[in-house]
Amino acid sequence: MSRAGIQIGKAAEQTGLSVDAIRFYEKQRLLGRAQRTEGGFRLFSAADIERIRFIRGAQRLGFSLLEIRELMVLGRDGIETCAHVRDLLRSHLAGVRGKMRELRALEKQLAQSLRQCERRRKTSGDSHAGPCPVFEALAQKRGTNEG
Amino acid sequence: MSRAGIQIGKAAEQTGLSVDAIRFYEKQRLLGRAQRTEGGFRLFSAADIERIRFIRGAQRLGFSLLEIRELMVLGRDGIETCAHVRDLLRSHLAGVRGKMRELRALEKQLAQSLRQCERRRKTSGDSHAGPCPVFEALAQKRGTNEG
DNA sequence: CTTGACTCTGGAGTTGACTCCAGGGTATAG
DNA sequence: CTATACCCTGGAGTCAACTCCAGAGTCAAG
Repeated sequence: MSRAGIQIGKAAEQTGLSVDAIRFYEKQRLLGRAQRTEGGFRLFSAADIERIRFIRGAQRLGFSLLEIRELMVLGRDGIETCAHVRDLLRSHLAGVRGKMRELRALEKQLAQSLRQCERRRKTSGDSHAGPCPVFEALAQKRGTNEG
Repeated sequence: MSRAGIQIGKAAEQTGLSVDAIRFYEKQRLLGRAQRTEGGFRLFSAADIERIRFIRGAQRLGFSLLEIRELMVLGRDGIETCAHVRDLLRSHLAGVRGKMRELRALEKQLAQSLRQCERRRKTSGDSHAGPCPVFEALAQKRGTNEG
């Protein structure tokens, strides 16, 4: 029964997930009921492992499990897939770009703050004459903020 | 009683949060108990609104409410502030940079996938000969994946 | 056949940042 | 004084993506 597949523990090891997470994916129908031994132990094939990695990959790409399931259903049907996937991709890409812009701005701010912090430390020993300059800056900063 | 401050509804309007969210911030001691009317209605000053916006801002900058509260406490005390803030900044900056790297990689992938999608559409009309290429690519893609 | 490591299921608990609700009070225009 | 819109509190519920658990069964080795 060795070549028929690996048990969930090994699968977890090979994918970097927890055993519970894999079971959870199955429960959420991201994986479909795995093959079983007579005793009811799950057996994962190489393809299953691939699928798990795919899920993991899509996840790091910022897709929610819901979206991923949608993707998989789409992929299986292969019918209107492209149009739908394209939409998903587009909106996702837009989201990612927005986030990157924000992060870039943030990075600038943080880096600048850090420089301030360090300059301040050098010029005044480490005892300082007022509130942290970083804090002040943050307090001013409000900018392009909308809900 | 008009110039003494605005009620929570207006405050919510002006900051883009919900009424409940503002009350929640107070409960979490991000805001400190607001002034009240005799009847117990909260009254927010311009400074309070600023503070709320500050919280919102810091949040979009990726700070958790916990961290934000920490920041505020630090800012108020102004004593060991700098050293502590510096640490916060450093680790935050590192985190931000990591996130940006991931997002850049992600953006590349998404953009490429989208191009594929569109090329495919042009060459084959919109009826296609197989599963979505994007889907295929995702399925291959596993790369630098570790938990 | 026993032992020990592993697995099963169903369900409860976790975390962060809220949202929603009931039951009741307040502010104010008419 | 009444109607209406708004606000109060405390606490329960929500969502995503898991984790943790008890009680029970399975598998491979010895």
